[in-house]
Amino acid sequence: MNIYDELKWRGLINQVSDEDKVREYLSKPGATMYCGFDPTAESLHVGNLVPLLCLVRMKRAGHNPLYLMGGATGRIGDPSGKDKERELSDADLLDERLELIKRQVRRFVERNTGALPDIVNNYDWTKDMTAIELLRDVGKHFTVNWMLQKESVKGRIGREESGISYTEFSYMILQSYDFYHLYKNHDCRLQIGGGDQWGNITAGCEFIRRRCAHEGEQGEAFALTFPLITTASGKKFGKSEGNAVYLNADLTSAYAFYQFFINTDDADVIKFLKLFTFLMPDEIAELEKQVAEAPHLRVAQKRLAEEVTTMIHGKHELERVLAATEALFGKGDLKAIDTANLRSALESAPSRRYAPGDLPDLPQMLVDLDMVKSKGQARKDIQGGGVYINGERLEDGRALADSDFIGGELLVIRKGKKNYALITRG
RNA sequence: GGUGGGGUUCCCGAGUGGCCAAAGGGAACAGACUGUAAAUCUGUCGGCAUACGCCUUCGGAGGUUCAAAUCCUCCCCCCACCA
Repeated sequence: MNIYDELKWRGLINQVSDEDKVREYLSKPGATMYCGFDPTAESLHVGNLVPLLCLVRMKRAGHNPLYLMGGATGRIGDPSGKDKERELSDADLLDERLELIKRQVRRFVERNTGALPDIVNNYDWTKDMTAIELLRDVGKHFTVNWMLQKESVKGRIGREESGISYTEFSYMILQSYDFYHLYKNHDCRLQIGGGDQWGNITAGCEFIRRRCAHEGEQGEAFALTFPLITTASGKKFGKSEGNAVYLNADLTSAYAFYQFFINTDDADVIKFLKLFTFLMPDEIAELEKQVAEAPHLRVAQKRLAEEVTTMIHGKHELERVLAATEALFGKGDLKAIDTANLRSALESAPSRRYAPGDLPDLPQMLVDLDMVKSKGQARKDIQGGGVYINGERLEDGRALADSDFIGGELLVIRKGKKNYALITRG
């Protein structure tokens, strides 16, 4: 199957500038394409998985994907998909984030393709450009009238109380220049990105065409965007309890990461398998059948969680996560598990150690563990029967006793159905 | 620079002197039901306190008043139109 058609089957294609030409471009190995990642946080999150994975899929199909780090564009702020002007982050912070993301991309790509990624940074070719050069050589090819037609700009112009700064307005010009640069230097003819990037990407295609014409050649480049991933209930994909799910294990533990995927709604799981795994049609069809026939076994959710966790954290981590999951959600009695196992099972859950004489009351523990935002809320949750100790619901008003500590040292706290934490005494 | 409209609790959005920790909705969290699903129903939803209650909040700083998110002064920020 042509990689283009595979992407289409996976539901990864939202818009394409020219379907036939892109399919043609991707039909022989060795094509070059890129996708940009701006360092807006210190880690990529599951939402970035779609473009990242797409580049990996390209590599696996024999192409040459380029991973563009937005060292320059990250300094500007992309108006796409935002309804407010962004705060500018300071340069050191951006550089730091960029390094972290670079490392992350390198590890991810190496794990899933066996080869190191080609990473480029747009700061390298923009930092020495003068304002005059930018205005003469790039800006001249854009009419403001045309730029104003872009969704990302229109959305902000129409906003009553936010507007758009000249800086963010210029974002698409920088991004267009990137595309042109890669076109010239890497023979890169395709840019991919999220659905909100359509305007920016096509601006790049336009720019390449015009600039090349200006230089007396004929230039052509293509755009391809992914759909915005939403859940069946219409929410944006990628948040778990209000927090973004990051690919960095320090920010989102492997355990939490796995849990995020295993909790996928039945209505979404097949779609997600297509989007986030390398599984092929026949295998997915089989899983689809199992969801229909025995939804309670949640085979598809398990497979999804396993595949994606392995992809990001590796096989070894997955084993540990599975062990933890079995200990917490399996049938066994928590108290029967030995403390060493319990400890490793909960390794990635929030935890806290207190000196024996220094044990606070339970509401305070919940606050310390970040499970609730205030002691008042903690008390309400306890009153409402939402807190469990070692798997048993805590009666309101009951204080902790020595016998609650497994092996004299461990206390497993659960809030709600599935939020675990570990207290160690000693 | 001018004119007009704005800045309210996580978000949207009411509130124009006391009855306001502030309507309503959304999000979120918890409970029941389940399959670590969805839908539904219930409760909570500024902080502290078992509780009486205390404290902090309505862009910022002052002021009027027994009493201010609401009135006055100055300042900051945003938007629209005009220049």
